Amino acid sequence: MIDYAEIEKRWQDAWEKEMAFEVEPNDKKSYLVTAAFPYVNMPLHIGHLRTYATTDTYARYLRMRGFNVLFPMGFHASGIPILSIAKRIEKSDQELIDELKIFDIPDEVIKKMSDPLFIAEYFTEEMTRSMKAAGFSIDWRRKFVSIEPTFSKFVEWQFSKLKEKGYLEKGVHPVGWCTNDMSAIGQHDTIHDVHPEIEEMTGIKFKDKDSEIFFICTTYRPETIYGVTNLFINKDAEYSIIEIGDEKFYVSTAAVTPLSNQFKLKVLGAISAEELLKKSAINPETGEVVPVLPGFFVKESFGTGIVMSVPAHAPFDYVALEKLKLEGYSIPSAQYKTVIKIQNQDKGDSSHGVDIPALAHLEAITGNSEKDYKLIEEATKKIYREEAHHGIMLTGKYEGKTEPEARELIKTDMISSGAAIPIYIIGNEEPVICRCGNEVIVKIVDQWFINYGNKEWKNVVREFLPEMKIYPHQLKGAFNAASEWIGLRATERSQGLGTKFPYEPDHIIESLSDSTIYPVFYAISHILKSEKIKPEQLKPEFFDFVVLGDGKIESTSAATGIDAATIRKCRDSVSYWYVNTSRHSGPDLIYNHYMMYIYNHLAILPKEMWPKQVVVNGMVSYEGQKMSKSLGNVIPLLQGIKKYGADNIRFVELSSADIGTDTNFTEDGIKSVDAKNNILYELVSSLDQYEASSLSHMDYWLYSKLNSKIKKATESMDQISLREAYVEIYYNSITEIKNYLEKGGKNLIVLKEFLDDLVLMIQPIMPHLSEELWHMLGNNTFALKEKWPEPDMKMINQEVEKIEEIIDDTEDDIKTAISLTSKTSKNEAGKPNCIRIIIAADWKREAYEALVSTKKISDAINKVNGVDKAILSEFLSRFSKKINYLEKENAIPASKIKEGFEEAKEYFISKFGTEVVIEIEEESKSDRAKRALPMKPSIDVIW
RNA sequence: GCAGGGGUGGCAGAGCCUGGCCAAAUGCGACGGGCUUAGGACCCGUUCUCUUUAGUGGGUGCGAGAGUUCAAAUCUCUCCCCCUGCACCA
Repeated sequence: MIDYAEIEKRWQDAWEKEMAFEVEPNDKKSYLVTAAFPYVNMPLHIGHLRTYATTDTYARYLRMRGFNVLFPMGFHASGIPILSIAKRIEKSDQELIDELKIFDIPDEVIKKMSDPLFIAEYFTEEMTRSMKAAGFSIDWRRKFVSIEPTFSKFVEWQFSKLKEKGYLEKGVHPVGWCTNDMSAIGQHDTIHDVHPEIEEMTGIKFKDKDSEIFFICTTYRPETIYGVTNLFINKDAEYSIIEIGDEKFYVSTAAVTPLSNQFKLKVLGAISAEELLKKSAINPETGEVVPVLPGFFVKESFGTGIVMSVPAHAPFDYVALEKLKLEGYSIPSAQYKTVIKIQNQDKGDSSHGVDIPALAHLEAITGNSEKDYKLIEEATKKIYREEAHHGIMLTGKYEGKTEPEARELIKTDMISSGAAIPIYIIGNEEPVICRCGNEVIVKIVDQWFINYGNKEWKNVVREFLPEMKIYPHQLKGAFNAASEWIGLRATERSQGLGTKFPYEPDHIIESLSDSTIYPVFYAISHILKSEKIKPEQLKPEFFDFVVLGDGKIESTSAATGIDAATIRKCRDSVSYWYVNTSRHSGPDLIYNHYMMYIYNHLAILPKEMWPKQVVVNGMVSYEGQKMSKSLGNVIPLLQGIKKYGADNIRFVELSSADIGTDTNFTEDGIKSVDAKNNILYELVSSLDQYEASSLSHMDYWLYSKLNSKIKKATESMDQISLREAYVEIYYNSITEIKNYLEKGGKNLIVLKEFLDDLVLMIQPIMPHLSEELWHMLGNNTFALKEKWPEPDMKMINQEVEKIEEIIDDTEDDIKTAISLTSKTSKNEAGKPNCIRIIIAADWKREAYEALVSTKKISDAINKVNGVDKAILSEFLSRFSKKINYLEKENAIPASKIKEGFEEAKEYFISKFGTEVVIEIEEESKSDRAKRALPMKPSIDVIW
């Protein structure tokens, strides 16, 4: 049994002593490999391992390929979550405390977590320990946390560059808001971590026929304005008259507060629902006068508490009118106005119209029960979907346009003409509650944005994107789509940890915006630390020179008070390291971090520093289930390593799925790797029982396999297809060694070489075991410092591999033959006396090749000399059916094939327990001899 | 809704870009056998279906349907279904 913990400890200590990962510029080519730094609000679990292990494996591989590789790591603490944890700890939030306990965090530590800086520090240390335990080849001297003052200086510089380029803009934006906390609310700030979904609706102004006051109706579907038959209000609600700008509106009293966060408004007075119901209103688009009626479904707190009624296209409106009819109300004469038709694609343009099809079955419904409500909601969804998909406008100025097109056009028209205003609502089904207990509403705030929608900027990105390598390649589409889609991005926040926003001193920089070009900082972070550079010395001139090469070293030194040699060193470090880069993360970062990463690089840095390659790895599930705190299946990384071994976890997570797809972590997977590791371990420790000898067929075969394996694996590693590479390197190798030994292979030289290379090639993924085996094989160097094996193309011998394949196939065939012949009565028991393996005569291969090239039997016959034409024709005619797609085979001489079989003879004898004769067709007396095919010997089982 | 990615054997999951060597890798499961006091682990074999008292053979088959082709899991089109993201959240 392998003692993983012991091996891991020993080699980690050895690497540390050797300072194996602390790298500085030298004359080798550089490679900077970075992974998105983790957010320090929870310990790492085995799911997090995948990204970092992928990065580490790749870094270790590149190192063996001769690059000077830097793999640095930092930690992210900017933003709100840490702050909100601190607040929750202060309030002794039990839910959170239970979560923390999953990770074995002691009570006294939890108590201290009311201090946000303590949280950041604690988890930074915790994660560092975890990563070391996982064996990552990180240069820890460069570690920093995103809230450190020196880093903040870098971020400030980054923002000054964005401002200079004109990419920073001020504007308004709707956010989730708590009127109690007076702050913006995100997912982390709500009870049960609900994300407040902000939806835009259109508030259409219907003027009161008899006054200058407007009814303001909130709707998702402004294009149905042409089908409005009346307005609905809630007859039991209170209404107010408000003033926005110089216009006055009726809205429900419940809507006043939410609206006041979106508009500057004044409350002028109250008005009863009763009073409103006496009124009628003017449709701003058609000029029609419509009545105001009570709608049973109208919620006073939703939107403005007033809706427009479009019974032909809205089931709720339809049912409400039917209800009123029953209750004796006088309802509009034109009860249904169809304004959208469904275009049925299958049947061409047979406009079977919309005689309210989805409404028909709602006839009998009153809307009084829960069940009715559900039914109507269903119908609403159905109609929305149908019409959005196939709807064509029947009327209005956008007649003939599709419904979604018309919706946008009408909305824009009405808003620009002043007939409507955008109104935002929280779109969640259930109210979203802030942790303070208040309901979250929408507020429109004035703030700074980074405008990723800037046309020139986008063009540069669009042009550059094809040059950047993206792994896996399936994500190219997503990257393109994301880069087109990203637009205005809010870039300051009123609370949280991080760098102060330079142009709004009370605010901080939004937490993803501070982490875009930060990998540059790794090049200098350790120098700033060792030279004890103070934050205030890091003036813009410093970064201008060090990062961009702008300015002069003397003036930079004068401006900052940093000595010229240090500045020089920083500059050299940046220009050395920031050329070949590979950036790694999970798929969740494509639409945010990766976009900001790319855009900011292109905006600020010179072209040679632009991203070269990004690698996105899939997620990890546990025993087929999503890992989550609620399922209780989150395994903290440190616990996992202790239990399963770092190498095993690394191997299972990286090799059981392709890079881009999710991987399933299972204990079975661990067990199986452990078993195979033990096989390797035992083989290596018992190598002294073998000795050197001259090369046999199996030796050539194993050499051939080894070298084609190296070639294939190298190609896969270059494409970051870790799974493909390690199936080849690891699983296939073990099978091959078994096969080799079984078939009589026993050559020490060959085995040793095979194992040496195998052990080196598993170094990137299972570094500890690799070092251990490497030493057991008698080597005194570090495996991680060795060269990745190079394939010796001369040793790749397709003939030898083909012969081995023939031998394998023949073994199967013999089995079948024995089982079939043993059914004969006279052979009921026992084993056959003898098995003859008869290899096809050379002329057959010749004839076959001729047929493959001529594709015509008669031509092939003429091409072959010295064989009776009748026999040739009989032989070749069996291929006539497939003549057009015969595969070319290697024309291996019968004598060569025979040699291979001769060597495997012992194996066959032991397998079948009988005499085995190997012969070539011509020399065989068996009447089955003529059945031999070029790549398929004939078999004669003699009983 | 919009955008991106998918649908493969009992399950998981390769293959698809670059059509034929694909009844389709690999792992798990199941079944039979070995080892063992027994279990686990491990080893060997079988695992769509039909045929064959001698193998290298046939059928069906990769979400559904249609097409291109001598040939389609792989290319094209249509449809159905699933997953992910849609922003102030790291």
